[in-house]
Amino acid sequence: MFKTGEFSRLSQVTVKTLRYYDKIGLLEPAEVDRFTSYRYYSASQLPRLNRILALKDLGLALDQIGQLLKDNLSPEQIRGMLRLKQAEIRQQVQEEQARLARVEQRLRRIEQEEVMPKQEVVLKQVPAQTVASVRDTVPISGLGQLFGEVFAYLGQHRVNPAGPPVGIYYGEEFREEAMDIEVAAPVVGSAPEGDRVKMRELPAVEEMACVIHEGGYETIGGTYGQLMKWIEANGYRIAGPTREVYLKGPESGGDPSTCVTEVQIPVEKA
Amino acid sequence: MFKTGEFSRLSQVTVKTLRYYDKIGLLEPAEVDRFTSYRYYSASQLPRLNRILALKDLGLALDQIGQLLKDNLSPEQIRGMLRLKQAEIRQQVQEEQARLARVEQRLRRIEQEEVMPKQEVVLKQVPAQTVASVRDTVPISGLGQLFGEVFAYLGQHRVNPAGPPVGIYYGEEFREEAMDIEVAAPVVGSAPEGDRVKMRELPAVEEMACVIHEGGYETIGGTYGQLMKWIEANGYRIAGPTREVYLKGPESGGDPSTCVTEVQIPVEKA
DNA sequence: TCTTGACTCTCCCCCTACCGGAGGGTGTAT
DNA sequence: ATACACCCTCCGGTAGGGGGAGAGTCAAGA
Repeated sequence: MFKTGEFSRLSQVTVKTLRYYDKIGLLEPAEVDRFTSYRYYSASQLPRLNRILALKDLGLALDQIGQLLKDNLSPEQIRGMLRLKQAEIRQQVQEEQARLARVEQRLRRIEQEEVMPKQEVVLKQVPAQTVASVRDTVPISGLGQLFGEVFAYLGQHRVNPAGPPVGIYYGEEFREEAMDIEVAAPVVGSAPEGDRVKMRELPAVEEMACVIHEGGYETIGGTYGQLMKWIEANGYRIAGPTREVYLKGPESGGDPSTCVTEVQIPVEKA
Repeated sequence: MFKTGEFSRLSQVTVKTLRYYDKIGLLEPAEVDRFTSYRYYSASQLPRLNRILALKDLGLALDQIGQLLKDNLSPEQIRGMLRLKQAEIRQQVQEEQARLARVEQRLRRIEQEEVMPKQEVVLKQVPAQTVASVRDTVPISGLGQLFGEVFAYLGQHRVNPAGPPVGIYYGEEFREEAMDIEVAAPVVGSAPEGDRVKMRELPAVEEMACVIHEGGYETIGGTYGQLMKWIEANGYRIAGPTREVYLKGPESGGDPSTCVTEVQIPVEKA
């Protein structure tokens, strides 16, 4: 019979850990003094402790180890648990490697540009949304016109917007004089169809590469460039029409430098 | 200005998380109503939030992110942090891959033997120990004799053992009639040198492959075999003399099936 | 037999990055 | 006025223990 400290030295497991394993019922001492509460372990408990350590080393959680050791389950079930764990670890390795690649990309960028980039590209999921929208092929300068149509419609039918307006660019390339644009305003309830303004469901997107652009639209080309570089560098490709979310317009102030726009591009693993 | 819920929808970050980031000072709302405590975020806070998400995605902890964003430190320092993180992730990937290999080995073993093995091999560190020991080349049956010498010496000098006795096998191969064996008893203080019994420091071992053997010594060959297979399968090689720790002898009862012995082999990465 | 010093016990708080829920106040649309 | 959606703070929980306080125990020496 060993006291906690001795058993700890023999097994190279801290006293705290032994007490914890006792508490959660994973390894109870062979004997506990009823008066002093001193724990006494026997040498024949070392195999169990070693088994616990080995399974923990495989990455199993302590309660899973408890299961494995308790109801001496069939080799079939053990295989099942291990295979599950195997898949889990494989995925984790992949994630870590992807993370590593991102860190390395980041380091290269910092070394080149000698400065932290101003905006960050993040990958998000965006849910479906009910919107009132109008779609047309107009010159880029006609964007404000489309906005006007949508908001006029909303005001007319007394429908409140449920979020900032979104622009969707369907054209493959940028042609200043003829862009296929949809302007959409998220709404909360329902409303009758208008003449040009339709109610529809903006589809959800599983993977959306997003970046915030601050300031006027003269400089938005750089933001697009950053986004495209990110997409390429991270092994994605474009999987749908680009969106712009107009988080903050110039308002009545008229200063375009306070604008905040989110540029979103649906992507998928190339 | 957006309320928490709106900002949450825009950024795809849960309200709970926003409140948490506020609490730890990582992202405080642009404005807080002093009477209602309502938080109001501005669109221009999205870049900061996105940066937080991107850095979190690189695996940085929130307080590190706070550092990075607070005292706008030099690109040099940022590079330092990232390189540190890079090394960390690399190591983690390696560990996970080693873990994966262990799980796979385990699975193969279970599939072959259709049953969980009885003992587990674990890798430990063992510290240096002061021992009283005697070393001699004797037939294996003379082991008890050496034990006797050591314990007689301890009794004579009134020194208490500080742990179970250890046997160290120096011979390269097993020769029944002439083994180079050291029998050592850990002691706590110091004692004079004996005629045959010497005080010495048993060296620490960084990596020790250990397995518990239960029962008499007739069957210890199987335990050694298991240990050797483990060493080979995990890409180690033997790096020192084997030890046996006699955790529980047959005592006076004389039943060898209650013996518990730990077999230890120092190893290193091959 | 007493004392001393090394152990041991329980209990409580701490860590990360949040999630869930209770209980209560707010904003706005009918 | 009332309903309902939102918002707030506070408390408790997660996995696997670590750190330490305060009090009790054990074994050996004087």
